[in-house]
Amino acid sequence: MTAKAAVPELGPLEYQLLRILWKSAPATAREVLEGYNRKAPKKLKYTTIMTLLTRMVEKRVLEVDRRRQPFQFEPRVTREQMQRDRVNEFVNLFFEGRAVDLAVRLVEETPLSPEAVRRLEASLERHKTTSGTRQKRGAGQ
Amino acid sequence: MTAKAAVPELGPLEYQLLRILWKSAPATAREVLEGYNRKAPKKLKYTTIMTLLTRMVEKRVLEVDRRRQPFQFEPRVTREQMQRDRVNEFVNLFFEGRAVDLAVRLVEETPLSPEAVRRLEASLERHKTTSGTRQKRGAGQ
DNA sequence: GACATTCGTCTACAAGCGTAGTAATTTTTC
DNA sequence: GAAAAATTACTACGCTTGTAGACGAATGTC
Repeated sequence: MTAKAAVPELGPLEYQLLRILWKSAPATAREVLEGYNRKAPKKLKYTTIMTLLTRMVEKRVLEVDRRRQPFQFEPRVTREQMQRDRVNEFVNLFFEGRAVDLAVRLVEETPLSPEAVRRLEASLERHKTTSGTRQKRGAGQ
Repeated sequence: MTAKAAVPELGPLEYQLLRILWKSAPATAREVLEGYNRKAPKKLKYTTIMTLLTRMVEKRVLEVDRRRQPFQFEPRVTREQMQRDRVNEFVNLFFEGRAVDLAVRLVEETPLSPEAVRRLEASLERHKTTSGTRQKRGAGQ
């Protein structure tokens, strides 16, 4: 079990593009560009996106199908993998590795709808009945 | 209410140094260096730290007292401000702004001690009885 | 007070990222 | 099939970050 090659860190813009790709399965550079420009205030040029996408392919975070014209790009990492890795880093960097501290802060500092509160409670319930079986290594604070 | 000049984004190493400074109030470059090298695998040189600290002063994230020899460095932002800003960005970037999603994930994917679970539950309780009074702007999802 | 050590400033440089222009290639459209 | 449009490849450049050397200024030590 060797934590299969953690997802590399990317630049903010690269994450944006990944987001777009997670949403629209395989997409062309043009589609990604449009997806991006539709929302973002700062419009980018086609070639900018191409450059980014190409680099991301080199980093093996995307996959490209060159047989098809225009090329189709597609993520090679799932949103979940990415989230897992980033959340870990984040908790380590800003909360000394104490995930609860972050969780508490989320509850206290962000506007949670009642619905959201219920979801979290349910999740906590589930955790309590399941835990003990799945403790990982590392100081569970 | 103009969100008082959000804390700028820093590089990973810069965050590390901030962490050290949050812990040991005003400290000299040497102290920061030692604090860093004591833990980190990759040892750094004195001048590297000085460069970083100086840049952080320029970014106004640190303050330096030059009257005292060796100079004393000190954060100008609190851990809490920093965390707030970073958590927001993070939630936006990886969870489409849905803080609950991150919270749920924390509960489900990290090893929480029973103590931690209690803390979270307490926090949720507090939230439920307090909420309504303190809703912030922004889509409370 | 001469020598050693520590500190601070300045300069440098490679890698990564955002940004895009230009040139070459491919596809589309008359 | 020639001209126009879209796509892809290659190159470049400025900024930031991590990394540190050189060198002069301040301080500490006999």
